[in-house]
Amino acid sequence: MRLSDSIESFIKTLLSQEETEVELKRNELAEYFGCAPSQINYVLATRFTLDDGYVIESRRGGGGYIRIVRVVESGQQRLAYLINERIGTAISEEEAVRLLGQLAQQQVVTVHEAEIMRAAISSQALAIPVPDQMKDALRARSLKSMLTAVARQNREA
Amino acid sequence: MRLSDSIESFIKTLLSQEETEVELKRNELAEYFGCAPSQINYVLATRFTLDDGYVIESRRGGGGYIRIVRVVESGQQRLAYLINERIGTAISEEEAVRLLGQLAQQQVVTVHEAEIMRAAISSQALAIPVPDQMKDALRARSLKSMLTAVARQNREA
DNA sequence: TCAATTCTGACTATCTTTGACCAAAACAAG
DNA sequence: CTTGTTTTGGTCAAAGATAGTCAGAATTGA
Repeated sequence: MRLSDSIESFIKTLLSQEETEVELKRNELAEYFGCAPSQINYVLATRFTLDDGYVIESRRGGGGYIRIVRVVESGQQRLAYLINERIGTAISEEEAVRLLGQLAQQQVVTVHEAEIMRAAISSQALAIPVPDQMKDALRARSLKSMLTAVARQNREA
Repeated sequence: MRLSDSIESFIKTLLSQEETEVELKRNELAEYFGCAPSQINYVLATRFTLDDGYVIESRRGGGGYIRIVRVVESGQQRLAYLINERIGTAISEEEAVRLLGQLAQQQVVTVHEAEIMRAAISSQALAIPVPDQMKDALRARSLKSMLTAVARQNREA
Protein backbone atom coordinates (compact mmCIF):
# COMPACT_ATOMS: atom_id res chain seq x y z
CA MET A 1 0.00 0.00 0.00
CA ARG A 2 1.38 3.33 -1.03
CA LEU A 3 1.67 6.11 1.46
CA SER A 4 -0.45 8.36 -0.74
CA ASP A 5 -3.16 5.74 -0.86
CA SER A 6 -3.15 5.42 2.92
CA ILE A 7 -3.46 9.15 3.37
CA GLU A 8 -6.19 9.27 0.77
CA SER A 9 -8.18 6.54 2.52
CA PHE A 10 -7.66 8.13 5.88
CA ILE A 11 -9.09 11.41 4.70
CA LYS A 12 -11.94 9.74 2.87
CA THR A 13 -12.82 7.82 6.01
CA LEU A 14 -13.07 11.08 7.89
CA LEU A 15 -15.32 12.31 5.12
CA SER A 16 -17.56 9.27 5.16
CA GLN A 17 -21.36 9.30 5.19
CA GLU A 18 -22.46 12.20 7.36
CA GLU A 19 -19.41 14.41 7.31
CA THR A 20 -18.96 16.43 4.18
CA GLU A 21 -15.94 18.33 5.35
CA VAL A 22 -12.89 17.86 7.53
CA GLU A 23 -10.37 20.26 8.85
CA LEU A 24 -6.88 19.14 9.66
CA LYS A 25 -3.40 20.34 10.46
CA ARG A 26 -0.91 19.58 7.73
CA ASN A 27 1.94 19.03 10.14
CA GLU A 28 -0.01 16.78 12.47
CA LEU A 29 -1.18 14.58 9.63
CA ALA A 30 2.35 14.36 8.26
CA GLU A 31 3.60 13.47 11.71
CA TYR A 32 0.94 10.79 12.04
CA PHE A 33 2.00 9.19 8.78
CA GLY A 34 5.67 9.85 9.40
CA CYS A 35 6.19 11.68 6.15
CA ALA A 36 7.15 15.06 4.82
CA PRO A 37 4.43 17.69 5.19
CA SER A 38 4.56 18.37 1.49
CA GLN A 39 3.40 14.82 0.94
CA ILE A 40 0.00 15.96 2.15
CA ASN A 41 -0.08 18.57 -0.58
CA TYR A 42 0.75 15.93 -3.11
CA VAL A 43 -2.15 13.77 -2.03
CA LEU A 44 -4.53 16.69 -2.11
CA ALA A 45 -3.30 17.78 -5.52
CA THR A 46 -3.67 14.34 -7.06
CA ARG A 47 -6.71 12.88 -5.31
CA PHE A 48 -8.86 15.70 -4.06
CA THR A 49 -9.21 17.91 -7.08
CA LEU A 50 -12.21 19.86 -8.25
CA ASP A 51 -12.84 17.28 -10.90
CA ASP A 52 -12.88 14.65 -8.17
CA GLY A 53 -15.53 16.72 -6.43
CA TYR A 54 -13.53 18.33 -3.67
CA VAL A 55 -12.67 21.87 -2.72
CA ILE A 56 -9.65 22.69 -0.60
CA GLU A 57 -9.36 25.73 1.63
CA SER A 58 -6.46 26.56 3.89
CA ARG A 59 -4.76 29.15 6.04
CA ARG A 60 -1.16 29.57 7.06
CA GLY A 61 0.25 31.01 10.23
CA GLY A 62 -0.67 30.30 13.84
CA GLY A 63 -3.82 28.24 14.03
CA GLY A 64 -3.50 27.40 10.37
CA TYR A 65 -5.43 24.52 8.83
CA ILE A 66 -6.42 22.66 5.69
CA ARG A 67 -10.11 22.09 5.08
CA ILE A 68 -11.33 19.52 2.59
CA VAL A 69 -14.92 19.77 1.43
CA ARG A 70 -16.65 17.05 -0.52
CA VAL A 71 -19.06 18.78 -2.86
CA VAL A 72 -20.25 16.21 -5.32
CA GLU A 73 -21.87 12.95 -4.33
CA SER A 74 -20.22 10.36 -6.51
CA GLY A 75 -22.06 10.08 -9.78
CA GLN A 76 -25.55 10.79 -8.51
CA GLN A 77 -25.94 14.47 -9.09
CA ARG A 78 -26.88 16.04 -12.33
CA LEU A 79 -24.38 18.79 -11.84
CA ALA A 80 -21.64 16.23 -11.58
CA TYR A 81 -22.31 15.28 -15.16
CA LEU A 82 -22.13 18.86 -16.32
CA ILE A 83 -18.99 19.52 -14.37
CA ASN A 84 -17.14 16.50 -15.63
CA GLU A 85 -18.61 15.66 -18.99
CA ARG A 86 -20.45 18.37 -20.76
CA ILE A 87 -18.15 21.26 -19.99
CA GLY A 88 -14.87 19.46 -20.29
CA THR A 89 -11.69 21.44 -20.57
CA ALA A 90 -12.91 24.16 -22.88
CA ILE A 91 -16.22 25.79 -23.77
CA SER A 92 -17.26 28.68 -25.99
CA GLU A 93 -19.23 31.64 -24.72
CA GLU A 94 -22.24 30.66 -26.83
CA GLU A 95 -22.25 27.12 -25.52
CA ALA A 96 -21.88 28.33 -21.95
CA VAL A 97 -24.72 30.81 -22.30
CA ARG A 98 -26.93 28.08 -23.71
CA LEU A 99 -26.06 25.81 -20.83
CA LEU A 100 -26.77 28.50 -18.25
CA GLY A 101 -30.08 29.24 -19.87
CA GLN A 102 -31.06 25.60 -19.53
CA LEU A 103 -30.01 25.47 -15.90
CA ALA A 104 -32.06 28.57 -15.12
CA GLN A 105 -35.04 27.21 -16.98
CA GLN A 106 -34.78 23.94 -15.11
CA GLN A 107 -34.49 25.96 -11.92
CA VAL A 108 -31.22 24.35 -10.97
CA VAL A 109 -30.01 27.89 -10.41
CA THR A 110 -31.91 31.17 -10.14
CA VAL A 111 -32.04 33.65 -12.98
CA HIS A 112 -29.90 35.99 -10.90
CA GLU A 113 -27.26 33.36 -10.38
CA ALA A 114 -27.25 32.48 -14.05
CA GLU A 115 -26.78 36.15 -14.92
CA ILE A 116 -23.87 36.42 -12.54
CA MET A 117 -22.23 33.34 -13.99
CA ARG A 118 -22.79 34.62 -17.46
CA ALA A 119 -21.16 37.90 -16.52
CA ALA A 120 -18.19 36.05 -15.06
CA ILE A 121 -17.35 34.31 -18.30
CA SER A 122 -18.51 36.91 -20.82
CA SER A 123 -16.05 37.92 -23.48
CA GLN A 124 -15.93 41.31 -21.84
CA ALA A 125 -14.78 39.81 -18.58
CA LEU A 126 -12.22 37.72 -20.41
CA ALA A 127 -10.85 40.57 -22.50
CA ILE A 128 -7.21 39.87 -21.83
CA PRO A 129 -4.46 39.28 -24.37
CA VAL A 130 -4.42 35.51 -24.56
CA PRO A 131 -5.41 33.14 -27.38
CA ASP A 132 -9.10 32.30 -27.79
CA GLN A 133 -8.25 28.72 -27.03
CA MET A 134 -7.06 29.71 -23.62
CA LYS A 135 -10.15 31.80 -23.05
CA ASP A 136 -12.29 28.76 -23.71
CA ALA A 137 -10.22 26.77 -21.25
CA LEU A 138 -10.50 29.53 -18.73
CA ARG A 139 -14.23 29.76 -19.25
CA ALA A 140 -14.57 26.03 -18.65
CA ARG A 141 -12.60 26.18 -15.45
CA SER A 142 -14.44 29.16 -14.09
CA LEU A 143 -17.80 27.70 -14.99
CA LYS A 144 -17.01 24.34 -13.43
CA SER A 145 -15.76 26.07 -10.33
CA MET A 146 -19.01 28.03 -10.05
CA LEU A 147 -21.22 25.02 -10.67
CA THR A 148 -19.26 23.12 -8.07
CA ALA A 149 -20.09 25.89 -5.64
CA VAL A 150 -23.74 25.54 -6.58
CA ALA A 151 -23.60 21.79 -6.06
CA ARG A 152 -22.13 22.38 -2.65
CA GLN A 153 -24.88 24.81 -1.76
CA ASN A 154 -27.57 22.40 -2.91
CA ARG A 155 -26.08 19.72 -0.77
CA GLU A 156 -25.96 21.98 2.26
CA ALA A 157 -29.49 23.17 1.75
CA MET B 1 -9.42 29.38 18.22
CA ARG B 2 -6.93 32.08 17.49
CA LEU B 3 -6.53 34.97 19.85
CA SER B 4 -7.25 37.36 17.01
CA ASP B 5 -10.47 35.51 16.25
CA SER B 6 -11.57 35.74 19.86
CA ILE B 7 -10.94 39.45 19.99
CA GLU B 8 -12.72 39.91 16.70
CA SER B 9 -15.80 38.03 17.93
CA PHE B 10 -15.80 39.91 21.18
CA ILE B 11 -15.87 43.26 19.42
CA LYS B 12 -18.45 42.11 16.90
CA THR B 13 -20.69 40.93 19.70
CA LEU B 14 -20.54 44.39 21.20
CA LEU B 15 -21.47 45.79 17.80
CA SER B 16 -24.03 43.20 16.90
CA GLN B 17 -27.52 44.22 17.87
CA GLU B 18 -28.62 47.81 17.55
CA GLU B 19 -25.28 49.36 18.34
CA THR B 20 -23.39 50.73 15.39
CA GLU B 21 -20.40 51.79 17.42
CA VAL B 22 -18.37 50.81 20.45
CA GLU B 23 -15.71 52.57 22.40
CA LEU B 24 -13.06 50.72 24.29
CA LYS B 25 -9.75 51.06 26.05
CA ARG B 26 -6.89 49.38 24.29
CA ASN B 27 -5.04 48.47 27.46
CA GLU B 28 -8.08 47.11 29.23
CA LEU B 29 -9.00 44.92 26.31
CA ALA B 30 -5.44 43.64 26.05
CA GLU B 31 -5.45 42.96 29.77
CA TYR B 32 -8.74 41.08 29.46
CA PHE B 33 -7.33 38.85 26.75
CA GLY B 34 -3.92 38.62 28.37
CA CYS B 35 -2.06 39.82 25.33
CA ALA B 36 0.14 42.63 24.12
CA PRO B 37 -1.76 45.88 23.53
CA SER B 38 -0.48 46.01 19.99
CA GLN B 39 -2.39 42.81 19.37
CA ILE B 40 -5.53 44.92 19.47
CA ASN B 41 -4.16 47.09 16.68
CA TYR B 42 -3.42 43.99 14.66
CA VAL B 43 -7.00 42.80 14.97
CA LEU B 44 -8.35 46.20 14.00
CA ALA B 45 -5.98 46.44 11.05
CA THR B 46 -6.86 43.04 9.68
CA ARG B 47 -10.55 42.67 10.53
CA PHE B 48 -12.07 46.08 10.92
CA THR B 49 -10.89 47.86 7.82
CA LEU B 50 -12.85 50.24 5.66
CA ASP B 51 -13.28 47.41 3.18
CA ASP B 52 -14.89 45.46 5.97
CA GLY B 53 -17.19 48.40 6.59
CA TYR B 54 -15.70 49.89 9.72
CA VAL B 55 -14.12 53.19 10.63
CA ILE B 56 -11.73 53.48 13.55
CA GLU B 57 -11.22 56.63 15.62
CA SER B 58 -9.00 56.95 18.65
CA ARG B 59 -7.39 59.27 21.14
CA ARG B 60 -4.30 58.93 23.24
CA GLY B 61 -3.55 60.32 26.67
CA GLY B 62 -5.66 60.29 29.82
CA GLY B 63 -9.15 59.04 29.09
CA GLY B 64 -7.97 57.80 25.72
CA TYR B 65 -10.09 55.36 23.73
CA ILE B 66 -10.57 53.44 20.50
CA ARG B 67 -13.93 53.81 18.81
CA ILE B 68 -15.10 51.36 16.18
CA VAL B 69 -17.96 52.49 13.96
CA ARG B 70 -19.83 50.24 11.61
CA VAL B 71 -20.51 52.11 8.42
CA VAL B 72 -23.90 51.79 6.81
CA GLU B 73 -24.16 52.20 3.06
CA SER B 74 -26.83 51.27 0.56
CA GLY B 75 -26.22 48.20 -1.57
CA GLN B 76 -26.10 50.22 -4.74
CA GLN B 77 -23.65 52.69 -3.24
CA ARG B 78 -21.44 49.89 -2.14
CA LEU B 79 -21.53 48.20 -5.53
CA ALA B 80 -20.79 51.44 -7.32
CA TYR B 81 -17.84 52.10 -5.06
CA LEU B 82 -16.44 48.64 -5.63
CA ILE B 83 -16.91 48.72 -9.38
CA ASN B 84 -15.72 52.25 -10.02
CA GLU B 85 -13.08 52.78 -7.38
CA ARG B 86 -12.08 49.91 -5.21
CA ILE B 87 -11.42 47.05 -7.59
CA GLY B 88 -9.58 48.87 -10.35
CA THR B 89 -7.70 46.92 -12.99
CA ALA B 90 -6.27 44.16 -10.84
CA ILE B 91 -7.11 42.43 -7.58
CA SER B 92 -5.71 39.48 -5.66
CA GLU B 93 -7.81 36.50 -4.69
CA GLU B 94 -7.47 37.32 -1.01
CA GLU B 95 -8.75 40.85 -1.44
CA ALA B 96 -11.59 39.72 -3.64
CA VAL B 97 -12.67 37.12 -1.11
CA ARG B 98 -12.70 39.73 1.60
CA LEU B 99 -14.82 42.09 -0.45
CA LEU B 100 -17.28 39.35 -1.33
CA GLY B 101 -17.56 38.29 2.30
CA GLN B 102 -18.38 41.84 3.22
CA LEU B 103 -21.03 42.12 0.50
CA ALA B 104 -22.70 38.98 1.77
CA GLN B 105 -22.56 40.13 5.34
CA GLN B 106 -24.14 43.45 4.40
CA GLN B 107 -26.74 41.48 2.46
CA VAL B 108 -26.00 43.26 -0.78
CA VAL B 109 -25.77 39.81 -2.32
CA THR B 110 -26.84 36.43 -0.97
CA VAL B 111 -24.35 34.01 0.47
CA HIS B 112 -24.99 31.77 -2.52
CA GLU B 113 -24.20 34.51 -4.96
CA ALA B 114 -21.05 35.42 -3.09
CA GLU B 115 -19.94 31.80 -3.15
CA ILE B 116 -20.53 31.58 -6.87
CA MET B 117 -18.55 34.73 -7.52
CA ARG B 118 -15.83 33.51 -5.30
CA ALA B 119 -15.69 30.26 -7.20
CA ALA B 120 -15.52 32.12 -10.50
CA ILE B 121 -12.34 33.93 -9.58
CA SER B 122 -10.67 31.40 -7.33
CA SER B 123 -7.14 30.40 -8.10
CA GLN B 124 -8.45 26.95 -8.91
CA ALA B 125 -10.65 28.44 -11.58
CA LEU B 126 -7.86 30.59 -12.92
CA ALA B 127 -5.25 27.86 -13.05
CA ILE B 128 -4.02 28.62 -16.53
CA PRO B 129 -0.43 29.29 -17.58
CA VAL B 130 -0.33 33.07 -17.48
CA PRO B 131 1.53 35.42 -15.12
CA ASP B 132 -0.07 36.21 -11.78
CA GLN B 133 -0.33 39.81 -12.89
CA MET B 134 -2.63 38.80 -15.66
CA LYS B 135 -4.69 36.65 -13.35
CA ASP B 136 -5.20 39.61 -11.08
CA ALA B 137 -6.31 41.67 -14.07
CA LEU B 138 -8.61 38.93 -15.18
CA ARG B 139 -10.05 38.58 -11.73
CA ALA B 140 -10.76 42.29 -11.59
CA ARG B 141 -12.55 42.23 -14.92
CA SER B 142 -14.61 39.19 -14.11
CA LEU B 143 -15.53 40.47 -10.66
CA LYS B 144 -16.57 43.87 -11.95
CA SER B 145 -18.57 42.21 -14.68
CA MET B 146 -20.42 40.11 -12.12
CA LEU B 147 -21.01 42.97 -9.73
CA THR B 148 -22.33 45.04 -12.60
CA ALA B 149 -24.79 42.25 -13.34
CA VAL B 150 -25.88 42.31 -9.70
CA ALA B 151 -26.31 46.08 -9.76
CA ARG B 152 -28.39 45.83 -12.91
CA GLN B 153 -30.60 43.18 -11.33
CA ASN B 154 -31.13 45.40 -8.30
CA ARG B 155 -32.16 48.27 -10.51
CA GLU B 156 -34.59 46.13 -12.41
CA ALA B 157 -36.12 44.68 -9.28
C1' DT C 1 15.07 -0.29 -19.03
C1' DC C 2 12.36 3.72 -18.85
C1' DA C 3 8.57 6.60 -18.12
C1' DA C 4 5.22 7.76 -14.78
C1' DT C 5 4.27 8.24 -10.11
C1' DT C 6 5.49 9.03 -5.46
C1' DC C 7 8.19 11.18 -1.86
C1' DT C 8 11.34 14.40 0.29
C1' DG C 9 13.63 18.58 1.69
C1' DA C 10 15.05 23.18 1.06
C1' DC C 11 13.18 27.37 0.29
C1' DT C 12 9.20 30.53 0.20
C1' DA C 13 4.82 32.84 1.54
C1' DT C 14 1.55 34.12 4.85
C1' DC C 15 -0.56 34.88 9.32
C1' DT C 16 -0.13 35.76 14.28
C1' DT C 17 1.89 37.52 18.45
C1' DT C 18 5.03 40.17 21.10
C1' DG C 19 7.99 43.87 22.66
C1' DA C 20 10.75 47.89 22.30
C1' DC C 21 10.36 52.40 21.13
C1' DC C 22 7.48 56.51 19.48
C1' DA C 23 3.70 60.12 19.70
C1' DA C 24 -0.05 62.52 21.50
C1' DA C 25 -3.21 64.11 25.00
C1' DA C 26 -4.16 65.18 29.71
C1' DC C 27 -2.58 66.73 33.97
C1' DA C 28 0.05 68.92 37.52
C1' DA C 29 3.50 72.09 39.33
C1' DG C 30 5.63 76.40 39.10
C1' DC D 1 1.00 79.95 30.39
C1' DT D 2 5.03 76.72 30.22
C1' DT D 3 7.06 72.73 31.13
C1' DG D 4 7.66 68.21 32.87
C1' DT D 5 5.20 63.88 33.96
C1' DT D 6 1.81 60.51 33.32
C1' DT D 7 -1.35 58.11 30.69
C1' DT D 8 -2.79 56.44 26.72
C1' DG D 9 -2.66 54.69 21.95
C1' DG D 10 0.57 53.82 17.41
C1' DT D 11 4.32 51.70 14.67
C1' DC D 12 7.31 48.53 13.22
C1' DA D 13 10.40 44.87 13.07
C1' DA D 14 11.43 40.37 14.66
C1' DA D 15 10.13 35.85 16.15
C1' DG D 16 6.98 32.05 15.92
C1' DA D 17 3.62 29.10 13.58
C1' DT D 18 1.77 27.25 9.80
C1' DA D 19 1.01 25.98 4.86
C1' DG D 20 2.76 26.10 -0.33
C1' DT D 21 6.01 25.27 -4.14
C1' DC D 22 9.18 22.99 -6.84
C1' DA D 23 13.15 20.45 -8.34
C1' DG D 24 15.11 16.27 -7.94
C1' DA D 25 15.64 11.65 -5.76
C1' DA D 26 13.40 7.24 -5.06
C1' DT D 27 10.21 3.87 -6.39
C1' DT D 28 7.16 1.36 -9.20
C1' DG D 29 5.05 -0.78 -13.08
C1' DA D 30 5.07 -1.91 -17.94
